[in-house]
Amino acid sequence: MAGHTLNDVAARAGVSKATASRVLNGNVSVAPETRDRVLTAMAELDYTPSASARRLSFGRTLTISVVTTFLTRPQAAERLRGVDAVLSDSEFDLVIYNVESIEKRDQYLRALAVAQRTDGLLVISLPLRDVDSERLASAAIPVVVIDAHAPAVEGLPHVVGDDIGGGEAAARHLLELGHRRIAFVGDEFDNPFGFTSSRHRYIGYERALAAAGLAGEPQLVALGAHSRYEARELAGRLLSLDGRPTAVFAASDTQALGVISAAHGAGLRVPDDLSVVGYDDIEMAEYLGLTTIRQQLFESGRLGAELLIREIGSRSPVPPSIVLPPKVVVRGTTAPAKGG
Amino acid sequence: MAGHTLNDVAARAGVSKATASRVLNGNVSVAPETRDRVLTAMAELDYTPSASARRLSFGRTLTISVVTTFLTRPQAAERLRGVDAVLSDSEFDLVIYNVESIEKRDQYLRALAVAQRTDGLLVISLPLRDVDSERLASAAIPVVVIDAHAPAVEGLPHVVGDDIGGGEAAARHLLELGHRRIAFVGDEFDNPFGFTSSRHRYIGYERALAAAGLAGEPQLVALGAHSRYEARELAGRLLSLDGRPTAVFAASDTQALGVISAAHGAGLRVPDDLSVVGYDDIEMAEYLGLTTIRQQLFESGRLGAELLIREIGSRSPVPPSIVLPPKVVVRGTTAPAKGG
DNA sequence: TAGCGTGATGGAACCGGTTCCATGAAACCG
DNA sequence: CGGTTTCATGGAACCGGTTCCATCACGCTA
Repeated sequence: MAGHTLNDVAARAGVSKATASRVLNGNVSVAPETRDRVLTAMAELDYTPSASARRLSFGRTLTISVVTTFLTRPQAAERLRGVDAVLSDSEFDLVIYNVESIEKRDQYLRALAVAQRTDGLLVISLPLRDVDSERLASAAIPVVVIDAHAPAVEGLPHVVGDDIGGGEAAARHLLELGHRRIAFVGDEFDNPFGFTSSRHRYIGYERALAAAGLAGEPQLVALGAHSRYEARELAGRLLSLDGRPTAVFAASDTQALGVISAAHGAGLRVPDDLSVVGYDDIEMAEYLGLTTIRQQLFESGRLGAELLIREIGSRSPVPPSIVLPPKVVVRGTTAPAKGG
Repeated sequence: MAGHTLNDVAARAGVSKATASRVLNGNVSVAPETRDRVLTAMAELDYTPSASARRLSFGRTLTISVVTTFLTRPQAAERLRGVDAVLSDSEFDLVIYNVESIEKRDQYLRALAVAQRTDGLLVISLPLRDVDSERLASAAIPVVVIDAHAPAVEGLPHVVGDDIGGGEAAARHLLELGHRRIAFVGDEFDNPFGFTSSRHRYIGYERALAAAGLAGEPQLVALGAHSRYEARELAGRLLSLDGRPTAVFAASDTQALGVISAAHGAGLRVPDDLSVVGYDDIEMAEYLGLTTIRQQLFESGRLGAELLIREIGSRSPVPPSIVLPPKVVVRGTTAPAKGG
């Protein structure tokens, strides 16, 4: 049985608990011969130190907590991989709090942002209200936010994808192909959780259009719930307009799929009759050959975790901000505008 | 600052630490008036108990660890959701150890299956060698295995999908549609990690064929690495056979996609000229209308976590075994055999 | 050779809770 | 009304480590 304590080890090796502890931690000086005796005793007893005891006297929890919705938003899993890649080589354990409702989010954020419980908090893909951000910014432990754009996130260390830049790049790609009537399909700007990515991608889209000297055409912008079916509906209406768009930028791949299916329903070929750009580069995008914007998901997790560990070491006076540029992945759903 | 301890609370409330602790835990009797004083003091000091201290004196870590590859095998994330659903309503925290290499797996399994560190261990979608299972079965803490079929898993509490039954159901579905030349595309039976699902699905497939009085035809069985591209290669060869199959059962949806793409490459229409059944029901399957076999992923996580908590309460003499029946999801890639 | 610095080690306090045991007061019994 | 049970509470030990401080032996230098 593994019920042995450091006391047992010390007794068996004929040394004091203090010395045994020194051997365990390996840093301070212990006579080589003594060290061997202790190590032997540990091996013989199949000793494992108690994590709880160590944490208590160490005064740190050696734990990093992640609050996320990694289950409902698949991208979060990839971000988590990046986090894990950093933590598995560190002394920290990774504790997960999954959030699938707004109440849970509030509950966790409140309970966790407290020393005694974890050494650092990583909030991934959860939109924060200003009050949340403020509370987190003044929390006893460092908090790093990954992929959330609430205004007040400025007060917290964060890693975000450049949604505006991404939207701009998507629209520019279409413009460069000669398209002039470019529609946008995205989420309702007000949504219960408060996700802002769709709005930001829209801003980028509009900016690129403006830079190309095109006035915004409100009838080319269709917003609705975040689902493929809803997007198909919306796109169906866009495609039956008089001056129908020759290209659509969808705020997510999921919605882009809906757009494509609306195009097929309307007898249009993609990309010949309609170009479509998505966002996210989900797994399906590669399979279907969807042109899309890829975020650096793994990187965001990795950088966020590194940032957090650094902040745990010593908190920076001004919260660092890392913005990851997204990348246009050109596949088969975009083509030059006809007769452009 | 949240640097207050139970001592501070006790002092402020004018009671002893013992009484304050009793209030904190709420179980034993404390005079209502005293309780109020203590609660007030806690609120005023914004007191949070130290998790480490509590764990130490409690003698339990209040932690459940999950070892999995949730990042490379997306299904694991859904299983994790089931686990989380149970744990978030319990006193346990969920600690994740992600495994992307065999060495890591061994390292974690060895380090974790030890009291001092966690109260229970959940191993998800990791094939175990017999030595591993044996070691885990005699570990100091309860271990529950989800989705792993190593023979010795019998010695451990486990939750598994019925891969044999699933394979059988898939083949039977095709048989009922009148198909007689049914091919199988799956993983090499020997693979580095030791996954056995493909082999079991094959066994079920063969069993259904035998029950229908069909002899196994070795040339209709194609095995290779687990990838869409490899599956396309393999299927390409199958489809150029003299007596080419009219249906293919693929051991995974990923491979089914490869099969479909081979069919298109060979100028065959699905399902008119070739029926295809996959396995897993990944997200893409619904979008593409793939007929497939769905495992109860969320359920497996939920049941596994419940089982583990029960085992932590008191270990059952004979390890419980839960087998979840998979379900045939009929969509658009299967059709009656022509002239069947 | 005396004086002092250095390195290895032990004793004890401490981290912040939980819980056993003892105490004293109040309530209940015959 | 005395004796006993019950209940609220405090004191102290304990969970299993870490670390400060003191001690002691040794070797170096003057």
